[in-house]
Amino acid sequence: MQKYDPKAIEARWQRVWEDERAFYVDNPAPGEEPAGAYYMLEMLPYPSGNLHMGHVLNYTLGDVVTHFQRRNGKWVLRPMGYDSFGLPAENAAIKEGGHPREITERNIVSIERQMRRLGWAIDWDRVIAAHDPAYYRWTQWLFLRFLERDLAYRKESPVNWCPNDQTVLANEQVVDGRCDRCGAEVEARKMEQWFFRITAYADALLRDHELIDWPERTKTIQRNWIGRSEGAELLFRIDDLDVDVPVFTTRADTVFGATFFVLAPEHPLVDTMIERSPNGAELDEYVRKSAAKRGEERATAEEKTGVFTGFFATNPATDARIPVWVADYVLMEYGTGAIMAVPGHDERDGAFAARFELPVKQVVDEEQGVLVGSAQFSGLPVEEGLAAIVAWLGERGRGRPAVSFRLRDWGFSRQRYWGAPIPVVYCPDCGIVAVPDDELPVLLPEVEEYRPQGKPPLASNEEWLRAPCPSCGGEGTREADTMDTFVDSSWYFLRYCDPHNDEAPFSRRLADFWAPVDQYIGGIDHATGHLLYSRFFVKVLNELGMVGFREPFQRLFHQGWVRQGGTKMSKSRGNVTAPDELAEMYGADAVRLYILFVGPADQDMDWTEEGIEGVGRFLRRLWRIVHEAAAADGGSGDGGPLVRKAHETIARVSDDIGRRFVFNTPIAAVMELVNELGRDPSAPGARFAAETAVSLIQPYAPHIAEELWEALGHSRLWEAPWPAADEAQLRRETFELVIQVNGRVRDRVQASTAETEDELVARAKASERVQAQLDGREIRQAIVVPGKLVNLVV
RNA sequence: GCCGGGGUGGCGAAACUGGUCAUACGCGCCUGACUUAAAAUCAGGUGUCCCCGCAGGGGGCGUAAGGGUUCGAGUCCCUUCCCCGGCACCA
Repeated sequence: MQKYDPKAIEARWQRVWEDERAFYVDNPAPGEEPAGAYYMLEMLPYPSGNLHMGHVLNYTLGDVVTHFQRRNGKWVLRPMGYDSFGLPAENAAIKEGGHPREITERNIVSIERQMRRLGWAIDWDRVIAAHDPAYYRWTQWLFLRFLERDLAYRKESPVNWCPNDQTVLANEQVVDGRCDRCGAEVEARKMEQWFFRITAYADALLRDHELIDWPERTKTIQRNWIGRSEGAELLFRIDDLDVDVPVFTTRADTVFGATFFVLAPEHPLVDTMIERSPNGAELDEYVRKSAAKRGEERATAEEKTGVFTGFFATNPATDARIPVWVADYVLMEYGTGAIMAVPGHDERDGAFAARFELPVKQVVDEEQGVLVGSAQFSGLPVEEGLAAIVAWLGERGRGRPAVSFRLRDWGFSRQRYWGAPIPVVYCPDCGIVAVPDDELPVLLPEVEEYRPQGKPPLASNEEWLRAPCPSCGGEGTREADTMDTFVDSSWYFLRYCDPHNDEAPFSRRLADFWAPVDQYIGGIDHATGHLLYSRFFVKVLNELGMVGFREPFQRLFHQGWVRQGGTKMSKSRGNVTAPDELAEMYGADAVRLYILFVGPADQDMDWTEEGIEGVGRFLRRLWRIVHEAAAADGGSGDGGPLVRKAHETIARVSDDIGRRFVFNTPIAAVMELVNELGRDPSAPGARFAAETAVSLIQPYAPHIAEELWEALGHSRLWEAPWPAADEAQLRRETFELVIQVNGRVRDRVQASTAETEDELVARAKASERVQAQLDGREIRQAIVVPGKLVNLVV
């Protein structure tokens, strides 16, 4: 027996797999699509540095599933790619001082080397990278389809501006008022931006949750983010301005209690009011001050602030003239940017009324749950009253049922260099003109300075910027903003299905064959970003007839965070442990095994190298014991304890991976089997037990498994069918009967599975130890759990 | 504040649908074997308190705290405490 030398055998098998193209999968020919396609996918990495243990967890998980499904007869697609555009890669380049393309491509080479070192079963023929013109050509092409359908549009809007990264951020990229990437405080600015009309799909995004098998908490996060509220839109008239101002409310039942009216400082009417109001100057100052405040500051302000505008609105229910205020507790982003204030029944309005001594009117008897002081509606239960009031206001043309969402349209233009150019030309005569499909890709131009300077870097290349209008041929200007990299990652899973297609982003046949993704694995931090955007994209592609499904990811699993010293592991924090170094020290198999053995995969963990020695020890033991069992060959051992243990282990491991989707306990189960085998490697059934252990550990530790499989006289374990537990071998003739008295275990005896309940009870009563416990007391009841226990109640 | 998830040995964690003295598997630690020695390896031990002089065995208490349901609760219900995550002036 040779010494276990992980480095040598890992290199050997990685070469064999590559030579034999073991994990490459061909696309089926038209009409020959087989059943049993399985699409396994993990979120693709940003090539912003090297891999860390979080990646190792993510991709090893996917690898175990890949091997398991392959060996269960599935035709498994398991591709890999790089989210190589965008801020993470660009910031890495800025830090290292090179061109983003050079740095990114260097990182990709390094990451691929690390991935290969860990032995992941990846189809390397399907690799894609967002920054590859052959890829972003189709990102641009898809953008044009959205543009045609008016699902991409441009408008001036207040945006989140990161003063450090010098770019606009999506709402999803602002966390607690700070830039998700660099932590700088985000400012509010008004700019022309590109948006995707994801709000048009808000209902579909909610409804189709029922089509997918996702963690409930992820769906909840998305549901909260979309924030659907049912209510009504009511019109309040401001006579002096001759306008009807709509408000959204979920509490139309309280309209009789609306004693004042509030506009957000950003509300379009406020400008007019500043001009015409006697206290316009004060109003103006207030608006300016709130604009300077960050959202967070506004939200946490202890006291409500506001200014009376001098105008009055008419309550459509009472016809009362109520004062119009401007206050920053009303948000322009939600509803209509204006509210009817009901201080009697809304905490915030109440606080505002108290501060500025505004009238308060009770219109709901909270105890009885009925309306009061609401004219003909008084006495009605709240729900009934609400419906009646909306109907009544509807008849008078002052209201209608309405639904409001928290979700905003997705702003995807970025004033940055490292992204896909947005393929449009601005023409003085024709306006926004799409670059024709056959002129794609609009290549990312070279620029003198790609670092952000406050204006889009692309605009500095004037030669590139000037372009003829595709429509009239006149002089036009290219769009200098680039796309958010979340656009790239909203459809990459479809490109993997057909990665070399140069006539379309992908063929519908191949997309429908492989997708939707059967099992997706990635961080929950993408719940309101990537995971929402991809769903939106697929819904649009479905309507365009490009795919036959409405959801991209059928099953979703979130791996936990790998932390170090309590902080999230990431390149930017510099607290990384290089996986390839660990693989050099302990072997890739040990690293893979350890990251999954250390705890449940969906649970956060604090990274520690303590314990990796333990799985190293296990692998060396496995090596020795399997060799001993192979040499000794103790016979079949059918029906014996070792063979039964092996079958039990098969059943446990298969159920854990296949049904429960847990990955730490199967390792423990195989360890148990090896421990039992190790007690006597020449015992009857030892060979079968050894083969079983090797076969079951293969998804986790594929290199050593192949080597040992050979030592056992076989070849190509990666292609061998997954073992099946034999029911006959699992069946027991005897079992250990647990005897309890009043629920406490007092004895155990061997009993036959054939015995009747009465016989088992008789056995229990016969036990000496039970007799001692009973001490002459009378047995009132006997509970029998067949095959397990008898409980005597005295 | 609201909505999730969780609290089990010195540590990472098992116990999947209430049913094998809870703590599998691994780490750490202790003892022994091998060795000149160490490492490695192998064998054994390792919740806690108490009792029987020892060997060996017996018993009580133990899954954040308290209560409940049940023949039987880590698992179900109620109350409280603590930790983690998401949302939060959303009208």
